[in-house]
Amino acid sequence: MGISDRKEREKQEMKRLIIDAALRMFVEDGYEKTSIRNIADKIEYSPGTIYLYYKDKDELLYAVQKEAFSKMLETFQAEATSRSPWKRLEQIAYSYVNFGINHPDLYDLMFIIRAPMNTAEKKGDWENGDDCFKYLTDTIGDCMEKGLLRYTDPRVAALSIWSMGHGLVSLQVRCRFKVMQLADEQMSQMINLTIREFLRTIKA
Amino acid sequence: MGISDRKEREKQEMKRLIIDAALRMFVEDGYEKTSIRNIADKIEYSPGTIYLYYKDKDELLYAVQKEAFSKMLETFQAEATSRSPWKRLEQIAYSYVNFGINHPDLYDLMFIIRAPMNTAEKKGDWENGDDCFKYLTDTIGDCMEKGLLRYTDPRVAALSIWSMGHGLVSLQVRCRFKVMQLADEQMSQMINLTIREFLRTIKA
DNA sequence: TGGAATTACTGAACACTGTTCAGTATATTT
DNA sequence: AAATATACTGAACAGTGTTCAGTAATTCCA
Repeated sequence: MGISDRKEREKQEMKRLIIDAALRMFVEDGYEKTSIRNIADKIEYSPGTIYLYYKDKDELLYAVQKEAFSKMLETFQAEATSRSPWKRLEQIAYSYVNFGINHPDLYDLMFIIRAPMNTAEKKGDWENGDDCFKYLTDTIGDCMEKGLLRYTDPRVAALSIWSMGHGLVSLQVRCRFKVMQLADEQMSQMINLTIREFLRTIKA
Repeated sequence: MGISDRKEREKQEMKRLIIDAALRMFVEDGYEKTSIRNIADKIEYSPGTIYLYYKDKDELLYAVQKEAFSKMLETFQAEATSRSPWKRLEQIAYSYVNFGINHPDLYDLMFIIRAPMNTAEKKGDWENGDDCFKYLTDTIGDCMEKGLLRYTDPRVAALSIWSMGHGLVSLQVRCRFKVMQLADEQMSQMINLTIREFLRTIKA
């Protein structure tokens, strides 16, 4: 049946149109200014139409989050390619933190905002972050196989490295490092220094 | 002048009434459900009245944030009292993470939500977190004086410890550890294990 | 090919949000 | 007692996510 195939294809294209518009608006105008109405305006449809393709805003955000994660994975695949597991781990660390600081609104969607996780909760599992997490855990696995890390449990290693990276990014993008009273430039340097120092301490 | 004194006192009492109501609603009903109208309802005033005491919602949240930080400081002063600098640092670490996980909505206001920082931005500085941060940095200073930490720069030490703690709490309260596919109980254990392991690695 | 059935979309409406402000009621001053 | 100053109200405005009766276009079937 060719017609229902086309219908299905058009439906997927419409979903694409919506999430592409949403993603662009997040990056260009910020998360806060991106409302259902604004997205609808941008793609020249009525607000109601969006609800024919996504059950609610949470579900739309879940789809955009997925998109953001695939962008992060691309970044990892471009910037963390060393054949040495340890160097690759270092590359991931810097890549992660830079991604967060350079794309604060995508980072919000991926790791800070509640909304998309409501959909994950309903679905029963959250798969959007799987590939990026695997990129990290695989590298950690490689490091530990060769005895390059001072951890005994790979899950503790993953939790530590991720939490350190996320802590640095999220406190920075949410302005909490203001308490340290450093100039912007100094603060950036300090963050990089902290990553370097952390990597040094976990190295076997 | 007795009357203007009383007026001033009444004004402060009204501000108290508002932030106390707001703080209670954050804890009891959650941040999301706490609107200006709901706060006004709770204290039995009209919504407009709140704007006679706080310029906008950001300013009100700034005041509530201050309150939350003083609650955290009280927790530190109750739970991190060891005379040994190293043990005190350990106590602060666990105290911080437990506070965040037990009071997620206050933690939001203190370290995650943007709104209160808009007021800090306008004021030019953010003082709400000063006392808690000082509690940490003083203890770090004590540790380093006695050569108990593997850090050379106390600012890097503070940044590292805080970021690790914040990373653990915020990824947990925002459900991102779902990617690890562990049961709730296991996840909590893993977080505690990670703190222990981190403290072990930074100890001289 | 023409009429019926299905599908896609609209936009007004609902209940909510933060915020403003003319109007009122109370308290203070003269 | 009258004039002034203060405190408060609540309707109104522009925005939000979401729903749904109504319309327009498309597809199906006789």
